Amino acid sequence: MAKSGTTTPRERYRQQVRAEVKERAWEQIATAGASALSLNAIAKQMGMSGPALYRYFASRDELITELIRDAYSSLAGAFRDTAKSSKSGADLTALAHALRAWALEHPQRYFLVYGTPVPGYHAPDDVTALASDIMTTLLDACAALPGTGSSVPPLDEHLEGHREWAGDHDASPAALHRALSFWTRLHGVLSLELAGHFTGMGFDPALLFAAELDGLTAN
Amino acid sequence: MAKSGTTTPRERYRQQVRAEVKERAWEQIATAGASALSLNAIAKQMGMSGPALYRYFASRDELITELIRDAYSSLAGAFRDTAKSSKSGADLTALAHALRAWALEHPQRYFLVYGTPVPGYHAPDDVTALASDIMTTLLDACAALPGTGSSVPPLDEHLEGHREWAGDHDASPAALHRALSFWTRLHGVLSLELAGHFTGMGFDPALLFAAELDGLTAN
DNA sequence: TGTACATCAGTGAACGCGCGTTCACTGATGTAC
DNA sequence: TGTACATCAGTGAACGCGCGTTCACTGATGTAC
Repeated sequence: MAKSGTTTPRERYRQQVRAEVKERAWEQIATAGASALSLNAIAKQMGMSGPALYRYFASRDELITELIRDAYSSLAGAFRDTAKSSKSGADLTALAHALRAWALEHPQRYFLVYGTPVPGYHAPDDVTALASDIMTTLLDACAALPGTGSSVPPLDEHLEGHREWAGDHDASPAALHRALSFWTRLHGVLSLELAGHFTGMGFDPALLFAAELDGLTAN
Repeated sequence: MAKSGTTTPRERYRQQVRAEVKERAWEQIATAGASALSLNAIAKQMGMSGPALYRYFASRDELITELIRDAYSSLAGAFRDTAKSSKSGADLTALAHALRAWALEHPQRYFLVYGTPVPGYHAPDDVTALASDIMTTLLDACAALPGTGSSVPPLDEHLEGHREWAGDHDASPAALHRALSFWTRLHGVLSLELAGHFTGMGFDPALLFAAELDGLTAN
């Protein structure tokens, strides 16, 4: 029996069950929305009794937080991987396509991250850290771009004085600006596309996405 | 006693109660999210018993649909009013500011319209008609803009052949493109802003919004 | 290799809760003559 | 202006439901000697 590393069989089984619970949870979210998520329903679907799941998750809220964490984590991972395998080490186009692929593959995760916020909810620290991770990867790519000294709108001056969010990144105001536009514009297209606001309109959202991306890399 | 027009006092009272129910519903959505909306809770809050509300709404679903209708309707109204009171009869900047003002004033309505979709839900016809209304107003403004013959990316050619969504509007492909960009870019900023993804970043979202708007009207 | 003990997965019963919704009924408001 | 009837708002009891969660317990799996 393969007893890999320090991981005991019991622990492996534990992780396996946790993973299956999460899978079912995503299915349930896809079917009826995140608010319909129910531990009892998941348990029934897995052929076990409701209370059994409390061996694996302390509460419904913990499960949801875990799903949010995974969602952020998978996007951050996809971003980091893309940045690493890019030629110059940072490629806005590659990041954009990674973002779109991720969003289309996991619409529920996308909405858990970027969708309607739940009024009372505050993400734990490690999740906001993942969010910073994503921004950092994006900033790296923007900073590596051929400098555009041309754009000096009010926003750039403002960003010069308000760059807390960039951490210790030495990106130029223009790069900061570009990162924000990348984020908001692509999110604008993706969010409307995934929410179905383009259905019945006849055009191909992929082309709109591409056009927006063009506007970001060309300028 | 003012007995205005054909409206009977009873009918007026009816509409008054319906209005109050909706107000409480919006408050509840603001406090705990749309999924927490409960007829019983609203009734209690209004000092009546649960079943009483069934005199005013056939079901919880009907209430929600009504809220969605109102949300669309208020945005469509704001847009139409703005277009009418604009000098040239169509002013992208004015529309943009109307959109932002509306979104900031009623974040819950914004998210009911543009937020995470509920998997099973399909809006009734009159609601989708309001959505078309909004697009038409936007298209009018874009068509009235000084023509830009310069932009001929793949998207514009594609839009030439896929303009079902424009109805019988005679807007140029460039205008169609501009309308879509207006919609997606501003939505991108607003949605992230309202969802709180900018909090803690230090910069002023209004300036980012303004910068995006600039990019739309200048080009 | 075998026995004694500890750990832990899963069960079934039970709790309290709030929900949406139906129903038969009371009482107030409006309408017709 | 007054009486008889119809309309309709609101109540309280009741139904069934599924939820999250706790608890005492059984039985299987792993560990120590």
